[in-house]
Amino acid sequence: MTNAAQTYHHGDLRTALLEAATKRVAEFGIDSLSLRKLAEDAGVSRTAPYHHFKDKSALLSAIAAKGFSQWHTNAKRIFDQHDVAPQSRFRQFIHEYIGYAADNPQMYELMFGRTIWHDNGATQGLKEVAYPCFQFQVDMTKYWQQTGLLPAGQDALRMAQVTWGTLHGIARLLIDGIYADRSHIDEMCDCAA
Amino acid sequence: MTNAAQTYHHGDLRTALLEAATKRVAEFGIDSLSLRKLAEDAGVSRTAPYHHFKDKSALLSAIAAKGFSQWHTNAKRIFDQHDVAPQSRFRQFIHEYIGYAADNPQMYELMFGRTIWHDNGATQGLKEVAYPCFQFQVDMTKYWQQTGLLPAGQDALRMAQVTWGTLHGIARLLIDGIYADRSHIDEMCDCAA
DNA sequence: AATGCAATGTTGACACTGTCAAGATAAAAC
DNA sequence: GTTTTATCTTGACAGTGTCAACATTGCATT
Repeated sequence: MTNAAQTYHHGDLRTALLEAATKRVAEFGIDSLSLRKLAEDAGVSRTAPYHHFKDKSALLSAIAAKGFSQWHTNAKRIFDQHDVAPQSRFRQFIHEYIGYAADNPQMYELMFGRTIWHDNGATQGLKEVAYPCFQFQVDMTKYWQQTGLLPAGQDALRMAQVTWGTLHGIARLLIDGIYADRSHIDEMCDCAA
Repeated sequence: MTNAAQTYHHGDLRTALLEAATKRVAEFGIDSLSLRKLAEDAGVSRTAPYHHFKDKSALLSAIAAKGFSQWHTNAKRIFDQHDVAPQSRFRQFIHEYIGYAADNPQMYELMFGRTIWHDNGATQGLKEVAYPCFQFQVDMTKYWQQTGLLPAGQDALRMAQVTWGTLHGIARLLIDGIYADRSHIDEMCDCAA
C-alpha cells in the first residue's frame, strides 16, 4: 500500500490518473496528453487506464467535469454574498470569470472548447455537472435583470447567452493572446453592460 | 496533362492539396484531416505534400489564410456600401459575421481556434493575411465610434476587442451547439450594442 | 542540343498514438 | 474454499506525422 509501484493492483489508479492528467493538461495543454505516457508515469501498463475510463475522451470529460464543479461553487460563492451590493457582485463575477480563464487557460479551453463537445463526445457525467453550471448562469442573469443591472425587456435565456457570449469571447481572445494587458480588460466589460 | 494520375509530376499539387483539404475540413472538421489520406486521394505518395507545405500545421495555416482573405473582402464589401446608412451597415456586418460562422463552422473554428495559433504555430503567410483582417476590425470600430453607433469615450482598440469579443463569443456558442435557433440571435446582438 | 541543377515525387523507416483481444492476478463474495 | 468480479498485463493492429535517401522530371545555362 505504501509503495504502490510494486503491488499488482495500484489501489487508486482512477484518481491518480485524473490528478496527473489534470496537472499535465494545465501545464502543457490538451494535445500533450497521451494515455500511454500517463500510464507509464503512473507506473502501470498502457491499457490499464481503460478499466477506469472508456477512452481518452472520457478521461478528458472527467477532467472538465472537475473544472465545472469547481467553477460552479466559485460562482455560487460570489453570487451568494448577500451583504455585498448587486452591482459590486456583478462586477466581481465578471472579473473572476475572466480571471479564471486567464489563470487556467488550458482548463478553460478544455471545458468550453470543441474537443469534448464535438459530435456528442461529452460523457453523461460531464453533462450532469456542466448543465447546472449553465443553468446557474441563466438564474444569475434573471437576478441581474430584476435588479436593473441588465435590461429586463429581453428574455432571460437569450440575455444570458449574450452576456455569457461576451465573456466567453473576451476570454477566448485573451487566452489566444490577442489581448496583451489583463488589467485593462475587465473594466471595459463593465462598461459594455 | 489531361490524365494527371499517370505523370510522375502532378503539375499543380499544391493547389490540388489545398482545395481538397479545404473541402475536407469544411465537411468533416479539422481533426479528420490526414496528410496521408490527402496524398492518397490526390493520387500521390505520402510524403509528396512536404514539398509544398513544411508540415501539417503549415497546410492548415494555408487553408485558414484563404478563409481570412475571403472574409476580409466580404467585410470590406459590406463596409464600403456608402449609399447604405451606417447603422444598417453595422447591423448587416453583425449578421454576416455570425452568418459566416454559422455557415462555415469548421472554417471558423480553424481560423479562430487554437489549432493553428497555439505556440506560435501560425505561418508568416497566415499572419500577413490575418493581421490586416484584425486591423480592419479596428478601423471599422473607429468609424462606428465617429458615427455615434458605439460610445466614443473608450480607446478604439479596446472597443474593437470588446465588440469583436462579443461576436466571437456568440459565434462560438452558436457553433458549439448551445444556441438552437439562429434567427433570434442577431437581433439580440444589435440590442447589446 | 547537351548538361547540370533545382523542383518535385517515391519508398523505407521510425517513433509515436489510441484501442481491442486474450490471458494473468488479486480481491471480494459466496 | 471456491467462484465471481475487478483490475492489470502483454501482444497486436491500424493509423498518424515526419525524416532520410533515392528517383525522376523540367528548366536554365552553357
